[in-house]
Amino acid sequence: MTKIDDVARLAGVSTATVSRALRGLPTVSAATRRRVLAAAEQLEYAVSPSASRLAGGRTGTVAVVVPRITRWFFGVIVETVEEFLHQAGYDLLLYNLGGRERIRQRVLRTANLHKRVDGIMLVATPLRPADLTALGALDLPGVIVSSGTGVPGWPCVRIDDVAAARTATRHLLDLGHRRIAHISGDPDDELAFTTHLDRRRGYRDALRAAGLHPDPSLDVESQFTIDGGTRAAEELLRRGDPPTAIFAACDEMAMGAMTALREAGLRVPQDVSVVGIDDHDLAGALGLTTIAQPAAEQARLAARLLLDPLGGRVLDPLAAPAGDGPPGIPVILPTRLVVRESTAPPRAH
Amino acid sequence: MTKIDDVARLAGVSTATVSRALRGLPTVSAATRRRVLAAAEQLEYAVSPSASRLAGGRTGTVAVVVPRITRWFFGVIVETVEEFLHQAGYDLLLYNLGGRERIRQRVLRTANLHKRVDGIMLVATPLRPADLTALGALDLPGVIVSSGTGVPGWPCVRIDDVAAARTATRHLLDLGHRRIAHISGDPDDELAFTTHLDRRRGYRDALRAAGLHPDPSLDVESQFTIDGGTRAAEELLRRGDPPTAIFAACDEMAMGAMTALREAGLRVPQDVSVVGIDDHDLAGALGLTTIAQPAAEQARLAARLLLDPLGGRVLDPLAAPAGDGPPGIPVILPTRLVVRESTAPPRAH
DNA sequence: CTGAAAGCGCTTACAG
DNA sequence: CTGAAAGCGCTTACAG
Repeated sequence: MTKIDDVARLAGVSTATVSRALRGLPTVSAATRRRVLAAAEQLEYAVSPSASRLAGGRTGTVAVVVPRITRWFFGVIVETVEEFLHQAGYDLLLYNLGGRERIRQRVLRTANLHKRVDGIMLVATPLRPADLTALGALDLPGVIVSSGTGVPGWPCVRIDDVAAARTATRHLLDLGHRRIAHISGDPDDELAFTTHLDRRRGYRDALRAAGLHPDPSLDVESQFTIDGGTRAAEELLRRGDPPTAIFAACDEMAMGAMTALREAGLRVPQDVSVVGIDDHDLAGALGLTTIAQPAAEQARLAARLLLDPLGGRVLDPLAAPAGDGPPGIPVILPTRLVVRESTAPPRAH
Repeated sequence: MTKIDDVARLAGVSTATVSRALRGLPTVSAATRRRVLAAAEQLEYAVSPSASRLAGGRTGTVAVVVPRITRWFFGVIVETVEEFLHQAGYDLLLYNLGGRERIRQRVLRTANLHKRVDGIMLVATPLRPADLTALGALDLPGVIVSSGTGVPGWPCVRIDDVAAARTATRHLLDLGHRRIAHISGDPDDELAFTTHLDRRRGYRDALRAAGLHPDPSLDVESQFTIDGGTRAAEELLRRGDPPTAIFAACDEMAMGAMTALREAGLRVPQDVSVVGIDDHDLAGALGLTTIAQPAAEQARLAARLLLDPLGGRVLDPLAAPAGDGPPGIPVILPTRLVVRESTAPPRAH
């Protein structure tokens, strides 16, 4: 493999000049740069990342940490960030936590990310005090997407989960529902994150604002998955006196709940209305009413907030968004209610 | 940050010994190893990846290339491979092609992967002759998942796409269908891969075996997405005299087709039966009959085939599968028909 | 604008 | 089993 010395020799300059020319530093004459570029091309020279990192201290790599890439929201985030990062010349190191607590520790504790990346994107990642200490010790720039815990000095991009849940619940209230169940995340989950707490709060807020008392027997905790939604809905039905409507904390849970309802012989929305949050790819196919959240926009904005301080050569920078506050103050992106066929007024008794 | 010299000093040995002890090389006495490990722990030492790579020539990183991580199959592959790689001590560099032809070139051509990874996993990636040349020049071990083009010397893990399609089609034939449509991939797609060609072949084989002539007007090309399925089904309906059954080349297309059928006022399966391939997460929720393929197993096996030659310290090696042939001969994993509610006999006329 | 030289932090023969 | 020394292939002050 050709190395920088070969290029230097062919171009008739020093390796320092080759290095400068190839990286586009301004302190190189146009003629020299041309010669260097030609030589590099002719030799098909590619810089050695390890050597460049060791000497220069930059890794050109960003770590992206998600709970489960197979969930719709996280898939969209990673896909969008990947494009953005590669356009900006960065590599993407993927960490899929997948509920494996030990791996999560390994990722977040100093050792693994140490000197491995220039920046970190944490998506819906729950942080304990020890994690925060470890991240602080890393002394790297980072960005938070979608709630989870905040890190001092890191910007955060998210939606207003409380408001989204409130809107979903109010939609059901407006249709005339009074027995509205809620399916949400399991606080005992090792990877519990704050999202489900906020969404439960919005649900309760909306009920109270309508003069209703949240009924604990209508509030079921489960996993943020299709299966979790199915099991939660089964549990609800087992309790007897089923609700006339269900607000699930995410679309995947809502879809799982729809399956359970159908298996139980209940029709959606005639017998039970269902609403979720996300606007999942398949929400349309299933006719699911939901609160749409802008996943790709959150990803793009977060990537930009991360790369800007890194001096990333972003090819297609976004216009500065209105809500683009200083680091630490979360940037809140808007959500919107999308009414489909899974919600309707309750049947008259 | 502490470096190897600090550890060497504290342990009272040379840096060479620290390096050996930390990597578990056998040529270190037990007592020395203990002292080194204690010193490293006390100083919270973490090896610098760049320095280690430059000196050692190994990157401890694997590139995983997928067409679109948001598609069910690719999401499962990445999630499974990620766990396997991290357990084995490797980092995962993610490349999501996303239909961006230029990026694909950048990834596959020598420069980018050069000295950046120890191995490559190509998932359903179409390769041109120039790509094959570039991969050959990289001189790295690799593995292919799910068809696409083969690379000389690289093992390949996949299902038998022809057989899977034949089974799906025969299921419809067995139910009594004769007007069976097929929705498949777009050969003009920049990222066209071979999967859809094999699946079409299986479809036609099954029809011919039943004494039927494949009808071009029942064969629609589209994208391997939900949307693609919807558009293809709309096109089918537009042609008049609709089929009594549709075999879609993947579950996402099948789901999209179901949406289009519903919107057109047709019931599944009473008016039109639908079958896909995959056994997508939501196939159950939608009652979709499909040919299940073992995504996670393909991923695990491929990861193992890639890591073994790399000497990866795999913590939980799989038992050697029966079909584990020598590199170059594809390992074919079994599929199975899962009958749900989306298929039924055609209505009597 | 350019070059000589030091240095980034490891690993690897080589010698003992 | 262990160490001294060279070397991996770049980048970065520093000097000119």
